Amino acid sequence: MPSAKRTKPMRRGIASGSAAVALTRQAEDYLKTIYEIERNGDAAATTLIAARLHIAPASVSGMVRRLARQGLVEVERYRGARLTIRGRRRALQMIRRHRILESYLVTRLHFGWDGVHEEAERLEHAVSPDLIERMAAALGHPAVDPHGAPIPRADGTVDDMRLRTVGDLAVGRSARVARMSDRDPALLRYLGELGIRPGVSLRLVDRAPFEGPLTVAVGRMRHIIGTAVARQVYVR
Amino acid sequence: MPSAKRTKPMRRGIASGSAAVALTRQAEDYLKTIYEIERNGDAAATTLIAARLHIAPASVSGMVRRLARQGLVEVERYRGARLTIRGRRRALQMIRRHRILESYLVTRLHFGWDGVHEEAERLEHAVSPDLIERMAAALGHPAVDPHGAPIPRADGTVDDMRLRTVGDLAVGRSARVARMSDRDPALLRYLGELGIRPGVSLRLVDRAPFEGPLTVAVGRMRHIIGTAVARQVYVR
DNA sequence: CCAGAAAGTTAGCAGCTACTAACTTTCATC
DNA sequence: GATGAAAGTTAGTAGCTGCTAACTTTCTGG
Repeated sequence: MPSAKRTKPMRRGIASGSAAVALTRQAEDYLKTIYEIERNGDAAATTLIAARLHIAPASVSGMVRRLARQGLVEVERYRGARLTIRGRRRALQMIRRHRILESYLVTRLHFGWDGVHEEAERLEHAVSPDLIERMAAALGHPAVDPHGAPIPRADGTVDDMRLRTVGDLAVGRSARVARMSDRDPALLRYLGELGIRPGVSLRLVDRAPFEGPLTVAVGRMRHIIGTAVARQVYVR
Repeated sequence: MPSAKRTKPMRRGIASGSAAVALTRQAEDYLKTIYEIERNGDAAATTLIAARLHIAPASVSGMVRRLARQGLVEVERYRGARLTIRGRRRALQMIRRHRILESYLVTRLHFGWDGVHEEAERLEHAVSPDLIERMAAALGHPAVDPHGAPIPRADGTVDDMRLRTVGDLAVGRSARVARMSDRDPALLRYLGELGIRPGVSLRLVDRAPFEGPLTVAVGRMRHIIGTAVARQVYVR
């Protein structure tokens, strides 16, 4: 079952040119997490990485050091981590895998959009590039996943524009739902019940004072949603 | 990305009733390997496990002890390991996953039958039972995989009868190819070129003396194959 | 039966990834 | 600018999985 080529320590000065080095599941998750945090501009803070991965901050320091040793991140002590070019390439590869997997599972194996995330999360570390490209081809190379998130291209580029959320909408304004987080199945189910999914149009009818709940119109239904929910629904 | 429930040591006296405990990739591979070795009747010898997994015998002793601690194998010191009921169930679950994955990849994603093994080998540790059952359903619950190997049922039973190989055939006898090993892509490609695959009929035309090469007729072609190859092709 | 070979085990080491506890640095606020 | 809180790091521990080296047990063939 292994076909295992011993993965020896195999140190090198410049940490190998570019040919995707074998990384552990964990290392790949760190890279993805750092990528997502970094999208907000700043270096990824230890505590944020720890919180997203549900591990202790102390554990992050160690792993980040290992990633730095492999040339995947740059660290400034007490200041957080940033992906290197190679790190970013790898992070985007994982995200591409994740989103293609989600798309495939939803359209070809009838997974619910609220349940795919977890499955894709495990599979993304096990699939070969060949399999991913076969899935992408079978799907006709989709540009977005079932949650509306853009799928990075095989060459490592993405169109990942920053979108407004329902929470940013001015009262009375309409917008089309573009995307929502895939992380929380319960939230997705809830939104699904309200008819809120990528593609539908909605209008912000009212906003209670002091960061209070919002009233949105979807079709001819009205729903009252909390601000936390409103922040998870991206519109265009 | 983790949705990680901390996997605490969590010791128990009887090692949990039956609800599939989380195992590492390695542990799962050991179970599969032991299962396959045990099919020959004897307890699985340390050296054999080591050879199949391409690791040192010393490493096997340690892992086998851990598997025993978890109630998955029984060990008699210096005598080898045997699967417990739970261990066997788990091994068969992995084999089911592997074979359904191979079937799915070949029929739905156009993988060559010589290349699927490795992909399935990685995926089998990452797929959920739900995904496997969806794939099985999509394929119409096949009984055998693309190499002719029987797919264990979801309830953990298999019809795994011992078959003769081409090497066992008497000169002049015909038989239908039932199955072949999925392990060696080069061998599979070679057999494919000879037109030898599950379902085709062949006849043993001649057998050179002293364990020498065999001449087989496939359709109206004749091929001379070595005994090592002949032992890998199962017939019925 | 007994000696050498083969098989198997233990001991000690290393790297990974996580933990807690204790310490250091940085930040925010007065 | 000092100071306490927050953030981050190090040190030490633990389990997993692999390794090699050295030792023990079992087998095999004279």
